Amino acid sequence: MALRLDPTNPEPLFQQLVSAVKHAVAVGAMAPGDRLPSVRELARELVVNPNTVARAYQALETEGVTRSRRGSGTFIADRRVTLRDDERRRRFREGLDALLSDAVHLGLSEPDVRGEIDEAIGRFRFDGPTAEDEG
Amino acid sequence: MALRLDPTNPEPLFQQLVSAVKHAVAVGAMAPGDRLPSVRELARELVVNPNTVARAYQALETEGVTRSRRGSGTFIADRRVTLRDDERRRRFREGLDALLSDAVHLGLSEPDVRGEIDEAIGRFRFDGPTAEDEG
Amino acid sequence: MALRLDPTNPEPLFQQLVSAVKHAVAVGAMAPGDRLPSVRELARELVVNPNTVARAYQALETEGVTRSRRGSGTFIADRRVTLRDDERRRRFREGLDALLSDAVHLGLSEPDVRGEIDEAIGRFRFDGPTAEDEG
Amino acid sequence: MALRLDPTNPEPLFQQLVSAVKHAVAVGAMAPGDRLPSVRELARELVVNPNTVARAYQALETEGVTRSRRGSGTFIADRRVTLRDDERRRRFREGLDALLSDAVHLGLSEPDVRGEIDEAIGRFRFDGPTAEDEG
DNA sequence: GTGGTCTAGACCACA
DNA sequence: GTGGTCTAGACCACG
Repeated sequence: MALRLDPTNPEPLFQQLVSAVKHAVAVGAMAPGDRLPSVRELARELVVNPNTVARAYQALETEGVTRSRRGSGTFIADRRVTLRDDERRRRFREGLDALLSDAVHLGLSEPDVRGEIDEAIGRFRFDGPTAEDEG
Repeated sequence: MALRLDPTNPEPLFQQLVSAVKHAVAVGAMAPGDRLPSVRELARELVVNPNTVARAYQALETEGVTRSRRGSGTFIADRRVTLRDDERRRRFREGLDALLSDAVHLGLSEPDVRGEIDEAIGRFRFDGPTAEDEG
Repeated sequence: MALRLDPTNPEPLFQQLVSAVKHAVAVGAMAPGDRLPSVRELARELVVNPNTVARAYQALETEGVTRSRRGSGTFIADRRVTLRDDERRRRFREGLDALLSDAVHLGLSEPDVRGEIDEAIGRFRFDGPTAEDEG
Repeated sequence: MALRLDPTNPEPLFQQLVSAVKHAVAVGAMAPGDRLPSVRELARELVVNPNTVARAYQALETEGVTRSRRGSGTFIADRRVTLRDDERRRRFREGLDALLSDAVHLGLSEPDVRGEIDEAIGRFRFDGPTAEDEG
């Protein structure tokens, strides 16, 4: 699990960190209960200000991805579905539309796109058919 | 083709405009040769600062989505593939990865995701089977 | 609409601000579309660091209470229900249990408590019977 | 009476313990004179640092919920009203206001809220109609 | 040791 | 002008 940042990327550093952690969880590289590096430790490693890491960790906690405990550290949280189904789908569709629009403008063909999706989707750890119950 | 902006959306207005135009092109609502409203006209219509529209038009031209002809206005450009195939795929994969990561964290199931994709993909006008390569 | 902070209160300043704004909205003192003071302006007024105000505004935005727009300010957002019904009730019950436990330890009687609740509840602007549709 | 802590809960462990004991007393699961486990014993049982339990016990004693007798342990104290009536009501109202504000923002309706309150209030052991005043 | 809050002050992006 | 990001460094609360 090596988290990395790209300072040339216009995306804010803390956002990059948030995405990196979420990605790690989504592909199973990190699992509930795993401990993230401490704020100071990761800040040193990534050569950024501790506040930047702290902010990322806080955003992750707000999103429900992690749980922080004063005195002991930051941990990957159990997954919980808190949003309404319509809201979850709305958010996904928004991103999907943007992605497909970009794909067209990149000049990809539909088979290209379908191929890439099929190839990528297997790397992610989705829930069962429809998580209507809570864990 | 009515372009609409949502001022409550945190996405910058000029970027919303860029996305809206690209989306319109991607779904076939606008086609190469179509003329965009003038900056002033569109600014009035959308109730935004003309600078905002101008900035969006500039970004669209930089991306190769539109072409402006001095004196006659801004038009949707013919589609041209400017990036190398590996770069195009790399960019698409980046967005795709982020989308799928989000989907997992939203608690969507793989069938949910596949269903949404299948439903959405038909609305977009992709190129033929394999976009012709170029230097 | 006068937002005030109590520096002797152990509750973090930015949290106090968040609560104050939410309260103002909940009792109808502020309504969707209303503009909050700018970060710098409010910071000056409350004699705190602008970052503290910014953090509160950001938390409010994350909660969906406000919408910030770079260049124009921070506004009360339209209300939207994004959480699942079970999650909303779960969160409310948690706070309710703590409140009633405190009430017992404060030595209040059940009629006292019921009286206070009846008196207070009228000041808040609740939604209709069950907001299952979105605005 | 099994006290339980949730280490993933952002609320400090010692405070969770305080709340748990107060809750137990408030719903009648523990009564004046009941003996609490020893610090070491409870620490072992809850798998937390003895300091954490000791701190919680100290806070409970400060609040007047428990009384420790040297050598014999910690016991639930007789209930005593120590605050003036206006102060007790002030504190309750503060929490009540916050709760109702949250309820509005959660999108609960007034009937929802009243229903939850009626359902919950019966579980608590309030004092008689009017707690006797004192100096 | 851990995370959380706050201040001070710089610089950038948007309208 | 607006909000957003980042750095630097202090101090507090928890375990």
